[in-house]
Amino acid sequence: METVTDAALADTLREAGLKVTEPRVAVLTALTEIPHSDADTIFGAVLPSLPGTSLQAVYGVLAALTTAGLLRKIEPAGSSALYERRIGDNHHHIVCTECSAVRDVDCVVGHAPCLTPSDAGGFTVHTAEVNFWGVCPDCQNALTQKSAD
Amino acid sequence: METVTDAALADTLREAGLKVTEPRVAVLTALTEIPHSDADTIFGAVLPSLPGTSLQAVYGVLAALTTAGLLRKIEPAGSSALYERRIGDNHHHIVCTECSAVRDVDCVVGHAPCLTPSDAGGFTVHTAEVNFWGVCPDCQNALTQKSAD
DNA sequence: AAGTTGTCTTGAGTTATTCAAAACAACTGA
DNA sequence: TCAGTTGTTTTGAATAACTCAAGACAACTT
Repeated sequence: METVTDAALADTLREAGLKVTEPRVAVLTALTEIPHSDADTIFGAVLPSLPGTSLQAVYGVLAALTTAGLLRKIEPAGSSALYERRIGDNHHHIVCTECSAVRDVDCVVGHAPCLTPSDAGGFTVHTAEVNFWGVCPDCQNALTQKSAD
Repeated sequence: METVTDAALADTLREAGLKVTEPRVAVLTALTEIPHSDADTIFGAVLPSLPGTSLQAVYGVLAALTTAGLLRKIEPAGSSALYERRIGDNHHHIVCTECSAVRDVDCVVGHAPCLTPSDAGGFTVHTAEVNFWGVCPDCQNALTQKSAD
């Protein structure tokens, strides 16, 4: 079934007008399995199947796929750039302040007005980005444990 | 009047439980004049009055003041960290995608619900951060000019 | 099957930021 | 007012994430 997936990914690449190469398919596969990964993590995930690859190649692939609109790049404060395949639905993210884990948060519909600034100071607004910061379940447990000592 | 301001800043530092030093006053002064500045810009602004200072000192001061709650650190995607003195009012920012200029945007009141994620996936949410991306008036003019050629 | 175009590999370089140790200065109490 | 203590700054070096450039190579076109 890996072949099936690969073929689907190849189509995705072709549809975007990109050449289908092993590194690109491998990066897409890795990001399907582990979303919100940074370049180094993806490199690690890709290395076993592509022994000759380099971190720079991963950076290049990520840049190409992001430009083509196949990936979304997110850059939470304090983290390196993360990438995800989920695109086109303008969802948001919540980041754990303890362990930097990232989780998708569906866009709250019906509240679009709040994402229009009251006074944009003459700026033409293109996009609104919302990031939530909090503590993930695992870290909540860990913290509770610690305070119980 | 510089003295008056310096005295006020000194009080601000003391109230926060920090020692009053020239670098700290100078950094606060610089950030009063040029908000949304990065460490290097602040270093440049501070250097004339503090010839012996270093960029690392500025980093140290910024970290201390941020920890003490006297500064807010913002890290827009693609920029280095910026600092501002306006704190405690949870306002947002709009960043120009052309020139990276940053402008304050007052928090849109009366729409708090939209900043509560629909499903936080078990996360405890502390803060919601909103960033707007757009084109500043200057760059709008520049772009219009260019397209008119 | 060959050519062209775009991609990957290899290697080096840049920028923002952090770390560590010693020199130094600000507040405390005498 | 002065010495002591504690915290800050200076100096120097190191790190991490990312970018740039040139040649080797592979994917799609005809």
